[in-house]
Parts: sequence; C-alpha cells; structure tokens
Amino acid sequence: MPTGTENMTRSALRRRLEALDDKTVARLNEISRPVDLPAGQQIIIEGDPAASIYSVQQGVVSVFKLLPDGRRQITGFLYPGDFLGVTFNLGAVYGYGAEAVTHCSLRAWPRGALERLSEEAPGLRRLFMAEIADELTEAQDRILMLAHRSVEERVATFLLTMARHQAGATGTRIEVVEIPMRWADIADYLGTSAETISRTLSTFRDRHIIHTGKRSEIVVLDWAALEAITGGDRPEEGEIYR
Amino acid sequence: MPTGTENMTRSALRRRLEALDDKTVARLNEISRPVDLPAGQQIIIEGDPAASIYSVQQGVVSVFKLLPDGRRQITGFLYPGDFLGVTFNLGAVYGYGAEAVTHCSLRAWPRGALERLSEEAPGLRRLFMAEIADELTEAQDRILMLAHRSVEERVATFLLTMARHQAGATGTRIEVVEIPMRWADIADYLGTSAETISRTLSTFRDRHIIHTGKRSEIVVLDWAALEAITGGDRPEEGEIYR
DNA sequence: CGGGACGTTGACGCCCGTCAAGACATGTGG
DNA sequence: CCACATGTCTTGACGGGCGTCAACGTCCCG
Repeated sequence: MPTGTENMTRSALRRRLEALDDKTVARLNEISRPVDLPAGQQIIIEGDPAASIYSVQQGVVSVFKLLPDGRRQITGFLYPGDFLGVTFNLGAVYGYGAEAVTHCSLRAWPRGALERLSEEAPGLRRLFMAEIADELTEAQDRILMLAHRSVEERVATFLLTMARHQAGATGTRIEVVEIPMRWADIADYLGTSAETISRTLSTFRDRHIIHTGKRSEIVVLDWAALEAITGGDRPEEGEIYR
Repeated sequence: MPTGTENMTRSALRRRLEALDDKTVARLNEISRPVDLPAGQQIIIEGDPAASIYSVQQGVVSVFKLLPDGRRQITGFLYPGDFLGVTFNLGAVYGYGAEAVTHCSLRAWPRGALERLSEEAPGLRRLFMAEIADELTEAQDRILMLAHRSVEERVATFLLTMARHQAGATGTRIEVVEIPMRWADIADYLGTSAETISRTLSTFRDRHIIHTGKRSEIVVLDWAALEAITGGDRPEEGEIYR
C-alpha cells in the first residue's frame, strides 16, 4: 500500500492535538503567542537559531530550502493545523526557511518552554514524534513523485491534494479549487518550472478537464480524468509486483 | 547550510549508540538475536506487520518502495551502524521493503520488547528520535537532488557518498571505491535508469575522472573534478540568495 | 496611466528514458 | 574443462518531455 497517505496522516495529527488532556491544552494556550503575517512575509530563515515552534491557524505557509545556485526547493505547504519548526536538528537551528503564501495567523511557542512541557506530557511528545514521522512519509511520497512521475502526473496529483484539503476543511463537496500560491511556487514544489505548470494547466483546460476563470481559482470539470492522469496511486487488487 | 549533511548525522548516530549507559546496552544485547543473510535475501516486506527492528552489523541493505507499475524506488542504502524498521507508521506495519544487497549480518530485536525498553531508557528514546530525524533530512536532501540536479550531478554525489562511507569505515584515505550494488539499484535510488548510470560512468572514464577495472570497483582519479560536477553542495561565503 | 509582477504561449534544443543488440561475467551440468 | 544459460553491463539509435529564453498579454496598485 504505497504512497497517497499524506493527507490521512496530517488530519490524524490534527485530531490527536484535540485529544490532549485539558491541562496540557491550557498550558499550551498560556505560553503561546499569536502572530499575524501578511502574504509574502518571511517567518523562518534557514540557519537561524530555532527559537520558536509555530502552528498554523489560518492561511498557507511554504517551507523551503535555498540552493547554492539561488534556486529554492519548496519542501512543503502548511495548512491550518500543521506545525512548523518541530524538526529539531542537532544544532537547534532551522534547517529550512518558511514564508507566508497568503495572509496568515500563527500561534508561536518558545521552543524551550514547549520542550519542557513535552517532558511532562507524554501525549505532546508523541504528537511531535508523529509530526516528524508524518513529515518523513510525506517526503518519501514526494521522492516517488519526483523520481518516477511525469510533470503532468505531478500537477494532477497536486490539484487533487489541494481539492482534498479544501474538502476536508469545509466538509462539503468542492468543484472550485483555490490555488493561493504562485505558479513559480508550485513549480519549486513539484520540481519543474512555472512555464511548464502553465502549459500543463492549459492542456488540462483544452482537454476540458478543468476550467480556468480568475487566476487562483480552478474549476474541476472532470475528476475522473484527473485521477486517471495521476497514474494510479494505489495498486489494484491482486496486482502482481515485480 | 543546506544539504550534504547526511553523513555527519549518520555517524553522529552511531557514536550516540555507544554513549548509552551500560545497563541499557547489556539489556539490548540480551534481547537481540543475530541474523545472517545471503545477498539478495528479502528482509522486510512492505505491508507486513512490523515485528522487528534491526541494526546492520555488516554488509549493505537496500530499503525501497514498490510502485503500482511494478517499478521500485530505493529510498536508501543502509550500512553498518544504521537501523532498519524504526519508522513505525500508525498501523505498526512496515511502510517499505528491504533486502540484502550483499551478504549481511544484522541484529534483530522484537519491536515490543524494544519499545518497552525505550520507555525506561530516555537515551534510547532519543536515539530513535534522532534516527527518524536523520531519515527525514536525508529524504529532504534527496528531494533536492531529484528535483534540481542532473543525472551526472547525482551520480557524482553518489560516488562521493560511497567513498566517504568507506573512508569513514576504514579511517584511511581511499582511492578505490567499492560499489556492491547493481547499476539497476543505483538507478532506482537516483531516479534514473541503469543504462544512464552506465553511460554516465563511461563519460567519467573517458574524461579521466575515474578508472573502471573490475565491476564494483571504481578508482577515482580526480576527486576535485567529481566534486565540481557535484554542483557545489554548500553556498559560498557571502553568496546572495535570490 | 505607467510600471511591475505574474501568467501564457511559442520556438528551440538537449537531456535522458526506452528499445534493442551485443559484450562480459558467473554458474551449472555434462 | 567446455558448452550453454542467465544475469548484468555497455553502447548505439531514436524520440519525446520539458527546461530555457524571449515576447507578449493581463492584472493590480500607486
């Protein structure tokens, strides 16, 4: 049962946060500080001392690494309920940058206090553990994508992921998918170029799979086609490996 | 300071294992069972219940995911000192397969016992935590590779990584790099094809960067050239990002 | 209204995946 | 020890996907 698990695990994480005992939740609220950011604002700079841990309340955040040649690889987008900055590498330094894609409200905890709290609260410890494990499986899913999928498959998968995110958030059926990020961001995420993103969406449009109205709003006309392009996330029943 | 950290962290992990208190180490040895495997032997099957945790004593192990279309993506190679099976996803089911690349000796622990032991030994807990964190940064490094590096850069990086592994293991300077895995394995790891691996090595040979004698033995003639091809792992001092 | 950021579309070329045919190596049985 | 089969590496030929450069269209904001 490979790949395609990233959404399940993330929402599972969110549910688990709510399952913490009341006292811990109260303490969490006490020591946290709300942060509001305009779109485009830097949140974390790679290499800075890892002073804070954040959770996203509203908006979308991009997490990225900068490359020597000036490019950047977006390693993930964060949505409400996701955590930012949990990955503690040895030096207690952020291993990545992060910035607000849209206007964002975050909740910030001083790392020290949060770590102390997690010593007492095993539930919180497990939460962080799960967060890292989630990030790992997500990263591995992306490795599969980048290594073996065509750009078209990646874009289709991305659209479906965005759609599922909004369906999960609103709980309702979706036909208009909001794409808050710029094409260049998506490109940096999927390991391709902004032009190719544009071209791919254009062919989807020409094939009547989507309808593009206002930028940042994509209407999906043919879900089945999108999923077909995805290339079959999961193996069929009784399929033979190798 | 992006990328290129994978080796440091791995060896740091090994050192930390030795830093466990004696009682824990004794218990660890008690409940472990040695396993010897011939090359090619399956160790873990994706989807099976995660019964054991292993550590590699000798040999090389490949960890992989199988794709619906029958291909496989090797997510990593494990060398002596590395752990296998620590990443337990929610269902306590292995999220990947593993097989012996060379003849291997492993040490196996029943998962339950090891988890119970880690409840008492915070050092062990931190060890596992670090193991997962390492895997995460390794996965993210690979994302950078796959997204933005040419095959030539990937192969050069791979060679250097192998060389560093052996230098680290023997402690001496190296000029002959042993490549125990098949080209197809390397290809599945780097997200390319066996033919392209062969071709790339051939051009390295023609450019007098390496010398190829017996298969599985590569003599590096020009380290500087290899590193140059790598594409500059780290940013230069004072370099400007974007 | 002018300028800047972003998206779209075209043209071009090359990297690399794929198919196919040999070249070696290794092992097995006669 | 040789003949043969099997697995692996090498090399060639071919073509398509997609990265890059460049020009243009569109939207927004001062």
